Amino acid sequence: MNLIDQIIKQLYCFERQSISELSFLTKKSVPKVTEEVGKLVSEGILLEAGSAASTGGRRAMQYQLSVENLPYIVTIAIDQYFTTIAVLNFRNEFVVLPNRFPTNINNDQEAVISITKETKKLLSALDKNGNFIVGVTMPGFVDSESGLNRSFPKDSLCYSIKEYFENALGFPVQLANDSSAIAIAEHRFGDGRRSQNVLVVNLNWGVGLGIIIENQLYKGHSGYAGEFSHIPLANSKRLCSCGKKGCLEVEASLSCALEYVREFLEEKEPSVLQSVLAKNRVIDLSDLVRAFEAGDQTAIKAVKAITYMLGKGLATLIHIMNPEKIIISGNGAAFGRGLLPTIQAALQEYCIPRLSHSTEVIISNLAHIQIISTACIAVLQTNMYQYQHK
Amino acid sequence: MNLIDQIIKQLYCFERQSISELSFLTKKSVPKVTEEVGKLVSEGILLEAGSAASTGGRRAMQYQLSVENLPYIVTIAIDQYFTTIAVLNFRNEFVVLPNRFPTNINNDQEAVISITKETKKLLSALDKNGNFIVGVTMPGFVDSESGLNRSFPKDSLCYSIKEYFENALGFPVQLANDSSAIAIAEHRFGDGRRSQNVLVVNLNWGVGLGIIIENQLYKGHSGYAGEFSHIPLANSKRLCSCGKKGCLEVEASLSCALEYVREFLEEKEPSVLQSVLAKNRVIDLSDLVRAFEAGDQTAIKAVKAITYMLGKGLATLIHIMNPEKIIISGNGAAFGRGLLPTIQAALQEYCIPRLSHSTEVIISNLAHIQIISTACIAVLQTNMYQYQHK
DNA sequence: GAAACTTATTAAATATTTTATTAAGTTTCT
DNA sequence: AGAAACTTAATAAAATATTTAATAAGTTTC
Repeated sequence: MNLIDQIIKQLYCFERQSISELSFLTKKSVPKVTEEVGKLVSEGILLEAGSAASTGGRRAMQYQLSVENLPYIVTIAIDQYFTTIAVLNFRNEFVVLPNRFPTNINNDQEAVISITKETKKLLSALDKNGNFIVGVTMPGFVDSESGLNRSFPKDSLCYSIKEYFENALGFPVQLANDSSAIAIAEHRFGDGRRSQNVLVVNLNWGVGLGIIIENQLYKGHSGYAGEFSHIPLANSKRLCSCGKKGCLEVEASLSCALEYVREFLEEKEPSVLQSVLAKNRVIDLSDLVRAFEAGDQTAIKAVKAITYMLGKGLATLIHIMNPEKIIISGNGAAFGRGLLPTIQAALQEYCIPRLSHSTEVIISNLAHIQIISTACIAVLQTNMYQYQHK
Repeated sequence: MNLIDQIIKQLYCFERQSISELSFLTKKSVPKVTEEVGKLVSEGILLEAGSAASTGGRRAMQYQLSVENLPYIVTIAIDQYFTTIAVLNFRNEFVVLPNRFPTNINNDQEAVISITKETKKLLSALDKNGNFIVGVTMPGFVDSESGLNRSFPKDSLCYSIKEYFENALGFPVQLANDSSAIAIAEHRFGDGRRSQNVLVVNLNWGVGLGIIIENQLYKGHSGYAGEFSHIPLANSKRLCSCGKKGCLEVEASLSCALEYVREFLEEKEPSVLQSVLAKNRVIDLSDLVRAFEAGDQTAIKAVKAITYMLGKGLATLIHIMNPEKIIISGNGAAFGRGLLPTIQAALQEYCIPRLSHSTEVIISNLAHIQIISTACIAVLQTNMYQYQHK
C-alpha cells in the first residue's frame, strides 16, 4: 500500500486533515507527505479546505477529497432475507437513496440475478462515464482477497460472486463478510473511532462478530475469525442450523427474538403486536422495535431473552479478548440503549468485575450501517493509487 | 526498539543467523544490518559461526551470540504452590540447575521472603561481576511495564514485586504473567515457532491462556486478555474461587483432576494410586502422570474428565480466534499426546468442522517450559542496546 | 502592542533503502 | 573432469526518505 493510496483512504475516513495529521496517520515524514499531497492537489484529487482551528501557533492548511474527480461508490448490502442497494460519493453522501428489496440468499441463483437486474437498472439511470467502484457485503465464510464466498457450493453463483458481479456489471467489485465490514465501519465512522481494540457485534438474523486489533480487522488463520454465532452457550435443546445444540445463534439472534414473539402471541399474551399480527399475518423487525420502544411487555420479554444470552456470550469475549469497547451494531442496534441493562446484568453474573469494568459496551448509533460499511470496504479494499492519473 | 537490540534478541531466539536472514527478520536492509553486525562483532558480543549450509550460491557467514560477554539470566518461576529458580546463559544452557521448592503464593510475604533468600544464596555462590538479569513469572493480573501484580493488595510485597526484587537483589528485574511468558516461549522455541497466530494454553493449577497474534503477545485493552480460566462453561454447581459457578478453571484444571482422583480413591476405586496414597498420604501431579502413562483406569478417568471440558473451552476459542495452532503447555503437558483423543472428541462435538479442521492442537514438548519462558521474557523485555558498550 | 510562545512550512543534513556490481560457490552440460 | 551457466552473498554507488534545524505565521501574555 503506497502513500498516495493511504492519504486518500485517510481522507475518506477523516474528511479534512492537515499535513501533520496525515503524517501521523500514515507514519511518514512531513516532507514526504507534503510532496505527495502537492501532487494530488495539482491533479485535482485533493482540495485545500481552509486552515484548521487554532492550536496556539501557525494554523495548518487542511485538505479534503474532491468528490468530483473520484468514482461513485455502488453498495450492495445482502443479508439473509433482504438486499439494499445505494450509491454514495467519497464523502459518504447519498447519490442514490437506499433501495431495499427482499432476496432470499438460500435461493442463491434467483437472489443474485434479481440483485444484478436492480443494480443495472440503477446504474443506467446514472451517468458517471463508467467511473464506479462496487462494494458487496454478505453473510458467510467470505474471503475478500479471492472474492469467494465459501459458504456456497462451488457451482453456485454466490461462490465466485465477485467475479460474477464484475462480469455482469463491468466495474471492479470488492467483497467482504457483512460483520467484518460493519466492524471496520464502526471503527472508522462510529463509536469505535478512537479505539485500537474494538469488538463489533452484528446483531442480525444471526450474530456476527468483527474483531479490530491494533486498528486492523483480525481475520485469523484462514479468515474465519469471529464465528461468534456458534460458540457453545446454553444447555438448551434448540437445534442450530449448524447441527449443534446450544449455539449462541439460536438463543441470541433477532430471528430468535421474532420466534419468541410468535410463541408468546400464540399463547395469547396481551400485546399491541396481536393487532399487527392480525393485520399483516406476520411480525417483522420494525414492528418489534416499535413495540419495544413503546414499552410493550411481550416485546420487552422477547428482546430481554435474547439480550441476556448475548450478554452471556459477551462475557466470554471479554474474558478472552479484554477489549476496550464492544459495539452492538447491525439491525439489532435499532432497539437502542434499552438493550444495555440486560446486557450489564448478564455481564455482572458471568464476568470477573475487573474485566467487565474495563470494557465499555455501546449500542451503535450509525444510521444505514450496512450501506456505510459496504461503501467503506469498497473504498478501503480498492487500490486508490490508480486514481492519481485520472 | 533499535536495531542492535533486535539483532541480539533474534540471535537469542534463533541461535545462528546470516546477515540476510537477520535483514528479513528485522525488516531492515542488508547494508544496515551488515554495519550493525560489524559493530557487534568488533565489540565481542557476536561471533562468526562458520558459513551456512549451501543454498545453491555463495555461502553466507553465520553469526551467534558470544555468551561470555553477555549477562547470566536468573529465572524465578513462581506458581500457586512452588517456585523454581535456575540460572541460564544466552544460549539457554543451564549455568545453575533448577531448584524447585514449595512456596504458597497465598502466603505472599512469606513466599517472597523465602524466594529472595534462596536466590541470594544462589547468586553469592556464583560470580559474574554482577552481570545478571533477572526474570520473574507468576500467576495473576500482572502488568509487565509497571512491574505490578494487581491480583495482590497494594501493601503486599507481591504487588510491586519487580521493585521489591530489584531492591533485594540489586539487579534489573523483568516481570511477566506465567501464561503470557509460556506463550512467548512456545512461539519462539516450541512448536509455535513457524506460526504467526498461536494460542498457548497453560494447563496448570489454573488454566491460563497466552494469545500470539502477528508474532506478538496480545495483551488487550488493560493487559488482561486471555482470562480463559473464568469463562462460563458448564451448568455445574462447583464454585470457583472467583465466586461464580461453572468456570472453566473448576472443570478443566490440574487441581480439578487431582480432586477427581481424590474422590475416586475415596470411593475405593481400584487403582495403582491407592498404594501411593497409603504411602504418601497425598497424590501429587507426578504420581498422576505416571499412573496415566501406565494406563491406570482411575487416572485416565480423571484426566479425561478435565480434558473434555478443556476441549469444550477450546471450541469457543477456535470459533472466535480461528488460530493456526493451539499448544497445550504448562505442567499439564506432561500427560503428553494421550490428551489429544479426548480434546478432539470435544472439538468434534462443539466445533463447526470447517473451523476445527483449520486449527492444529498440539501438546508441548518443551522441557523446563516455565524456566525457559522466564528466561525468555527476561531477555526480550530487557533493552539489549546497553550491552553494546560492555 | 511588543515579547514570548506555539505550530506549520521549508531547507539542509543525515540516515536508510534500492539498485547495480562484484565475489564466491553450485550445478549442468559437454 | 572442467568450463559455462546459474545462484546467492557481500559490497559499492545511487536514489530515496527521515531527522534536524531554520524560518514563517499565528496566539497568548504581560
